[in-house]
Amino acid sequence: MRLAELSERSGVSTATIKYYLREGLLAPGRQVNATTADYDEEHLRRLRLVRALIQVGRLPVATVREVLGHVDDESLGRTIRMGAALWALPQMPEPDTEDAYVRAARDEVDQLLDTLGWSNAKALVTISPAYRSLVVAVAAFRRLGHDWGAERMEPYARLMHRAAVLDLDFVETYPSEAERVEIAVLGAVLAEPMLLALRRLAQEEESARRYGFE
Amino acid sequence: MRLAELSERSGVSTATIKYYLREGLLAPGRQVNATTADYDEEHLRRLRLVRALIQVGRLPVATVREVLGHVDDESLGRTIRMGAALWALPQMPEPDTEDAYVRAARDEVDQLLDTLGWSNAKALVTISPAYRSLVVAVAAFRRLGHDWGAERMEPYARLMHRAAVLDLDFVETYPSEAERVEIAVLGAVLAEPMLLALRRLAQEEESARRYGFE
DNA sequence: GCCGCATGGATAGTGTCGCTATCCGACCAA
DNA sequence: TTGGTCGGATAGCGACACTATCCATGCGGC
Repeated sequence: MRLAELSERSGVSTATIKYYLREGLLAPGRQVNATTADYDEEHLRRLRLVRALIQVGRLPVATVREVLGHVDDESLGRTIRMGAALWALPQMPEPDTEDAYVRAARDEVDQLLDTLGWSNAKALVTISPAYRSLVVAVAAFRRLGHDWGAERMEPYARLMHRAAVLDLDFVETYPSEAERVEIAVLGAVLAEPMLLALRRLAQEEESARRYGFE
Repeated sequence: MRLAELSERSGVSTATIKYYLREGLLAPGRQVNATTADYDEEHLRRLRLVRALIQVGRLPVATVREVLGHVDDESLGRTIRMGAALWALPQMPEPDTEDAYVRAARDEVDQLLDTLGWSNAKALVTISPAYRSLVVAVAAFRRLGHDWGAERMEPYARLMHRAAVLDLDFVETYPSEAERVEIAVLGAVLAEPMLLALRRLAQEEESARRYGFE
């Protein structure tokens, strides 16, 4: 498959494919001669993955490179490899630890983890980007005068835990390690807009049930 | 309160506040004389809201202006006003209706809504941005060869419906219409990173339970 | 009153990001 | 031979969220 055909079949312009090659998101094709390179189905598949991560998942190009680097790194063990890939995903900026709202938010989150009995998550507190994001979001609420305390978060946390169980069950249906890592990343990145869209749809449905269309 | 004090108390630089004033995200202060304007607590509150939407919610400046415009528009009725504010939130690009994957995704989503009995949501299908986002995400999965059909989405949809019930219950605890609209927007924008962070934490917890830290 | 610095408004510039347009020499098919 | 296509390199573009500079004003201290 030549560059033009790769472009045709993926719906991505040749200029953009060249850009991805330059950025290292896509392995170079097999060089046939000075003006021809040959691409295969694996290139097409990878290109579609890159597009999905960038366009649907809204990941920055540099992040995609990093995430895929971990996905491809067969020298790592399962947990490390998956963790590395997921933790490379975009993060909230580091919260200001001096900020009183941030400290209060951290306390709330810690209390939530205790209430839920998520002892494993507590052990990851210092390094998990998800913990940090949660703190930033709770701090933002508090700064605006709204009280998203541990007791308000708890029912949401239980719902998301059930979602996580569904996620992991699904990942386990894939036999190979490489597929599992990839599907975990896809689940993290592509399933997020899906979940949020489902929530909005559910809000619209529930709102119409309660108040009609007025 | 002068501009410098507003800057100090909000942690936002004066240059950035001036930028927001120019962009219409913040009402001008009361002009005292040619070189002094006076801002009050309401300005501070609005500024914090703007910052939260931009930094935590990652909304573009233009979108924040549009959303706040609807929030402030007291001429609209409850449902319209809230809907207008929520539908101004960032959307997926319009999916290509010619694309076979998109058509298949649309069928799956329609089937899901039937299965769930979300008849109200079905009535909004042609106009709801959430529906569109869902179709785009499902189409992206299909394009990568993964089958996120209606039956796989259903348990997630039921979880998100329960989240939506919690959301609306919470909104109802606010007495005034203006507060309700604002909290609905905050719930949509700020609670999203929170929910996603809870899901990632839950995945980490569940993963550690199943596989340990290896 | 007068000097000097802070203030607020206007305008132009900056850095990043994700492409996109152009150019060029090599090649291949007619 | 000639015209079109190919892949690689480089420079440019448009959007975005600020940010730096300039300037006339005016207030505060002496």
